[in-house]
Amino acid sequence: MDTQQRLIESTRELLWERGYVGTSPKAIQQLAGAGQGSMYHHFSGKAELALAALQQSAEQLRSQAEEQFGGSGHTFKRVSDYLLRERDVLRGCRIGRMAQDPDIIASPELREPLEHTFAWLRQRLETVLAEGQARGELLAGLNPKTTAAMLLAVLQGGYVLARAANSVQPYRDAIQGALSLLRTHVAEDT
Amino acid sequence: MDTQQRLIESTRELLWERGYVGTSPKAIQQLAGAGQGSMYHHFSGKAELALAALQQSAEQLRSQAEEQFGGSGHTFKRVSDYLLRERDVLRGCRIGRMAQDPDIIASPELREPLEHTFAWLRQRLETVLAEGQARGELLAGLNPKTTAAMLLAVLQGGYVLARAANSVQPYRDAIQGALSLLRTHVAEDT
DNA sequence: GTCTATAATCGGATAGAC
DNA sequence: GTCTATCCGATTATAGAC
Repeated sequence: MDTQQRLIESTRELLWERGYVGTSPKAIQQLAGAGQGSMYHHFSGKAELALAALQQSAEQLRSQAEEQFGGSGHTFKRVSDYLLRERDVLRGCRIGRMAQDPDIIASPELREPLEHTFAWLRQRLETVLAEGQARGELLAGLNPKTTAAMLLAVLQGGYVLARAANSVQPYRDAIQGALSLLRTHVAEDT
Repeated sequence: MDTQQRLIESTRELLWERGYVGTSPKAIQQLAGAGQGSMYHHFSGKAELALAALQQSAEQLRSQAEEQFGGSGHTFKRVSDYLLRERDVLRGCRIGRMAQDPDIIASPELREPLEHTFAWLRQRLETVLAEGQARGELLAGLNPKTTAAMLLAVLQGGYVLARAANSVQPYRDAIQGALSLLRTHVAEDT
């Protein structure tokens, strides 16, 4: 991995761990094993580095989600596979985490990857649910759009509850609660 | 309001807006209109101020929640009143927000108000749901504990989605999605 | 491309006068 | 109780040598 990519990787880790406000250029350089001059040669500063890091994290998140959404099983299984996928719960979401950072939210450029990522996820999940209804796998009473928004919120909120409790239990309970309710809308359920 | 309380109020606002890492003693002093000496007379430093601020915010949050939970209407109404209560969505939750702050989570003392608040909320909501089942207002198939965890997660996650989108819409959709699903478990529903 | 030097400002506090 | 002075390291760069 070249210096430029190492700087981006270091930024990705530090943004995840410490947030934008809590991440200094110096810390990024040290983690990447690069000097000041090197960093400022490749990037104009902290903001440009963060943008590159967020774009890579967003792309990673989308491609991971597509692994479950694009599956071929029953709609309920595709959704529950996504919700139950192994995650580093106590570390939280690399993208959702940034929503609390005032400097990220205040900058249209830095907020864009967040907005785009969640809009894509919601739309993708909505499509999965709507296709499930069209195939007769899910009851028609379900609203695909609000259900998709709810499921994403349960994930993001689950991270918050888990970190507050320093335990994955509240996260698991929240996912379980959502899946139990969704389960009652599966068609031809005995 | 005396100087000590003004310092706590200022800390509460800045923690909400900027988080712990992003809040400096100097900023607290300026917002409170107090000098350095004054602040360090009343508090040992930033951590002690933050603890006092978090404790007051936690108490406020619990008392506000109790306004809906302690209501006398139908269980579904009490729950939906809580979820639909007017909130400063784009600012987020004063307590949940801190779960992303590494220095808060790393400190058992500072994390305690978060853990306690969400544990109380979950338990309180669980009790409301269980009582609703006992009264025959909610179907027995609902698991009060995981449902309570899910509803709290939807709220906290809704804040995250709203800030990422710079719009309350995803928050509203998520709440709506959760309430629609819960609605199907109300007893004697025509 | 990478290095070192320099710099203005901030962060988080201590000390002692009033 | 509050004020001012002082401190030392961190932050976020810029400049110029190599």
